[in-house]
Amino acid sequence: MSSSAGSKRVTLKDIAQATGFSVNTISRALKDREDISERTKKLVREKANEMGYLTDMVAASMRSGKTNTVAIIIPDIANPFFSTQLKELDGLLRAKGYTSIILNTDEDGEIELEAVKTAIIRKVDGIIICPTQHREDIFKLISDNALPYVIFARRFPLRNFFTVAWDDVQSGYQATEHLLSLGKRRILFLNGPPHISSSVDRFTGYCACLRAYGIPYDPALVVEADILETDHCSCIKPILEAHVQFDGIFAFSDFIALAALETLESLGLNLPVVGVDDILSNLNLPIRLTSVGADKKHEAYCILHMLHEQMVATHPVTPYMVKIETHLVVRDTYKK
DNA sequence: ATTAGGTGAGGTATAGTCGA
DNA sequence: TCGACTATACCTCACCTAAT
Repeated sequence: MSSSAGSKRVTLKDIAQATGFSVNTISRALKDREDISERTKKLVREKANEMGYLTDMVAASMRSGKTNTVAIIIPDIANPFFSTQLKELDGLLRAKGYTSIILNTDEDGEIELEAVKTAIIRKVDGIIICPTQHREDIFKLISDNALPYVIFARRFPLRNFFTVAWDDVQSGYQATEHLLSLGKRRILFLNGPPHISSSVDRFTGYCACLRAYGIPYDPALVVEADILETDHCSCIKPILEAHVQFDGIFAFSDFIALAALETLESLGLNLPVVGVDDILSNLNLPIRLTSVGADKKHEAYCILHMLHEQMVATHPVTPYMVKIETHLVVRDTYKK
């Protein structure tokens, strides 16, 4: 605890001794309470500053039962989609006086369970989570501990949870429609794993769009890509080796789309690629990629609103879902 | 002697109450 | 109106007591 020999953290008691007031008066003065004179408050604040007083949050939360912290649990901190989302959420939380604790799960259900336990034992006031969708028991743990929570980016279609998620049927439809509008008819879909709702939904959107345009669905054109893979797109190679013909790529995420673009480039192929997440609108990078995005500020606001609603509720609130509208952002690298 | 269970102190901030 | 006193929040740890 001591930063140097003999020194000890300054407490209210120390300020009380130094000023001659009681600990109670010091606490009230620093809290800017009305029943303390301005003269006393000023004196106390100056002394506290001079002595280097910092509030003991552990003691304060012991007293109040609140820690003013919110855990944000995400599957991949290295993915710009999540890091930009984090930035929005952290900013809004800070404005409301909360500190974020970031926990990364690496899409691993066991790590996710540990992350939720960590959040609970650290007595966070709420949890914002993009679930791995490997296990639902974490939500029993959260509800058993009466913790406000919001799921984002993914959804559980068969159960009601507090959820804010993109309309991924729409995003899948929009990405596919863009490629069709370029005259493409054999669209390779590099999808995410099937246990993730956004993979299922984007696939639904992809199929719906093909159907709407009278294009037959070919299962050979839908493959699962590794969503944690960052440097190359190994799933394309076997498709090329199997001589499956395709004239455009719809990737589950911008991460996969960028890897696919690089793979195409290394093979000397010029094909249109569309991703989802629109990470480039939040990153100042000299890269062009057409993508499906959404209003991320609005999304973060919805998440915080839903969380806050549960925090202040005196009666149990029924879980509900907010769907975020998506839109196409055209930034083509493709040359006709 | 060992184990299980109970008790109290320590740490710090703050709400409520009361006297000057 | 101001400030002091008291109780309380609650977790951890050390210590004590009772039961086996």
